[in-house]
Amino acid sequence: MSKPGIREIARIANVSPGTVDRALHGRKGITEETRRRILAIAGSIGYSPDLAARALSTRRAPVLVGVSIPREIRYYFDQLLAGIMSEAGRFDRLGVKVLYSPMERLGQDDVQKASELLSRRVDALILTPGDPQALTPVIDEAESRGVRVICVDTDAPSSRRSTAVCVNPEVCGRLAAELLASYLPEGSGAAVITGMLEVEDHAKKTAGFQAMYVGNGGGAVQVIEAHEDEDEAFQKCFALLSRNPIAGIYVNTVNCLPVCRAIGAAGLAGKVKLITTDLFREMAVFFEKGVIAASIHGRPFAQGEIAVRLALDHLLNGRPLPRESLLMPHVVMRSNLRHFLDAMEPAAHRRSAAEAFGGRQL
Amino acid sequence: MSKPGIREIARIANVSPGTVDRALHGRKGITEETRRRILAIAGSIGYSPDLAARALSTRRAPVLVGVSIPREIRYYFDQLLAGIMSEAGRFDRLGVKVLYSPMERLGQDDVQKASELLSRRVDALILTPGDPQALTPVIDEAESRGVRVICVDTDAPSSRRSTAVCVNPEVCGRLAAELLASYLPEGSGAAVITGMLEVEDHAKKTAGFQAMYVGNGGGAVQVIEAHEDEDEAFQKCFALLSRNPIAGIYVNTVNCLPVCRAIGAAGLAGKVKLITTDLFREMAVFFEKGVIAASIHGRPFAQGEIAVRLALDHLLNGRPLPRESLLMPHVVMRSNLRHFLDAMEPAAHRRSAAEAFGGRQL
DNA sequence: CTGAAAGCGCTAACAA
DNA sequence: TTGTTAGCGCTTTCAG
Repeated sequence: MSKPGIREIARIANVSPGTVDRALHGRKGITEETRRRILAIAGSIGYSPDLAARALSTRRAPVLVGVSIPREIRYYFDQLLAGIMSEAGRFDRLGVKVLYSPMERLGQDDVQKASELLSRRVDALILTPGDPQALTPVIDEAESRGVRVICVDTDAPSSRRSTAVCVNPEVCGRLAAELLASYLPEGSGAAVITGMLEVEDHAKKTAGFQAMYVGNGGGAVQVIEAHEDEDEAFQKCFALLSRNPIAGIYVNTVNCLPVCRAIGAAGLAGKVKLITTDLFREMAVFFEKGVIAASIHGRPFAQGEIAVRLALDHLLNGRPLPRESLLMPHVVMRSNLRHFLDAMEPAAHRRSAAEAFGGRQL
Repeated sequence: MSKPGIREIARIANVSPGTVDRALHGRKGITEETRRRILAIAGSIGYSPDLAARALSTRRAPVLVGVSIPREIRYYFDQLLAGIMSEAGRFDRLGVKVLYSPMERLGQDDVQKASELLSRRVDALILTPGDPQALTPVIDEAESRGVRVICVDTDAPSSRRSTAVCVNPEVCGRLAAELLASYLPEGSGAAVITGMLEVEDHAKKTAGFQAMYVGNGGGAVQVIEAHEDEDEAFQKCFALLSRNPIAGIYVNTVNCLPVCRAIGAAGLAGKVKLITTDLFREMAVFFEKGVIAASIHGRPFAQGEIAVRLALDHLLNGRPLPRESLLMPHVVMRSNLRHFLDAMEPAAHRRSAAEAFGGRQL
């Protein structure tokens, strides 16, 4: 009682396998009527093609997934890449190959890298549009050639990209606000330190924070743009703390270390509550000191997995792509810090690939 | 310039494809010398097998994954099942089939259901051992027949099950404690309402809570076993609140509604901070009223996905199974409540399967 | 418009 | 010990 194949359909329809193939694939050279008949039979017996056989027969080039993401910041994009590779690796039996063409840092060379991958005839393109404006023509060009573009980590919403996989920025901001409010007396003043409000992600996180913070009985919220610059963040933060009665700070971006230092320099460690974003090793000590109360973690590994998963579900199984896929951030606190740090250990430190895999399951 | 195959090696070595096959797979019936020669050639030309062709040739029977999980509590196990089906569905083109044989509720009939699936010759068995003692012989029997057993949601640690996929219970307890402490003045008394301390999951969550709560400056912690009974939980909780200065409660199990009611009945809504476990629709109103401050969510959908993923990675790709896979719980607060509720909508309410899929990505 | 037949690269059963 | 051969399920070319 094996899975029905194309021959079985042919037998029932009393036609040849070739005709069934034509019907199934909408090829020309077949009557509309026989096509319908064959499709009906195929549907009714629950036919589904054997992909291995198809791959063998068409000796079709392997499914190529182009990946163009930054190399820096390592701790973050390493995890994104690991998620991509982990998921892609599950399908290498099916001929799925990844072409990895990283750029040095976000927004740098991305047009060139994407075009290059495109010319290498990839079937799907996973990328982090650091400069959405510049990249939009390339994305649109790719889509018009039938190459599905999946934005990951950051979106290019006005392009024709098929889908985007990001952490839900509004929820990040709201969670930060709700957590912060839980630490502070009602009406406490707070500050958001962000990168640039022109960046959609930064703006949404900030807006989410503001909405939730005041809604939760918090006081005034000051917003500071630090442009991802360490010195600027330190200066502005230190100045802020010496002028204003700030009880809590939410750092929107990865640029939290200077803020930690500024809090320390102002002698407010543990006094001012700090909520940060993502996680890297240097932050651990500030958790232990009680400077960082919690961090809203963007789950880059999961983002990578999901991006590949969506691409392959579409390419291999014909599933439609959602417009976007927003994932829930994790909350990192002292309780679970160790687990997040462990999960970003390089795989080499683990006893086996399986363990590396298992260990990633956050 | 196509990829060299087994015939190419045969041509170079001046032997037949059959011999190359024997050499490559360490089969018997070949001289050690010719084997070495062939392996050398294979290595030097960078041979790698065409897996599609191999799969086609070896025509394995469909991969059967047996699933035996409870039907009740619906909200929870529906999501677990949805995760299982979603992940399995991605592989049905590869001949993966799920045999679903649910029991009415946890620990009921599980031996019978598991044995039944075993006799249906499944390749892997995913189950929730509600009664680990009773199930251990069946699990061991399965494993000795080469059927990989994957415990999900709850473990049978003294059996020979291949792996277990659970939420990390200790982290659940610790997170609850840390969150609770953030709401309360130092030294506040707290209570844990659990099911039965003989259940490993309940014990570990309780222990995690206690360790973290006192470590975080909390006061005394009272532990109450409510045996998953609504009335018992209400009575005990109400009595507790009237006798003791309790500032926060952590409910370890799904049995939180009577606790919410008891808090209300004691006139302490919003005054006593409550941390719960998981999420179902009836809880939403208590979030909105401020009775529930947060809930530690066990991510049943993700657990189901991961269980299937591990099984198939092992079965199809030969990846080793980790001893266990503990996942990080999510923290549900007012900030993100809506997203969790949306994700548990039945798929029928959504516009398309893709959206249902995308929407699950928490 | 439809049928027949030749592979795709590999495995496995049977011959030599 | 080694060679030969017949498929696995599908696509594709060439006849009819």
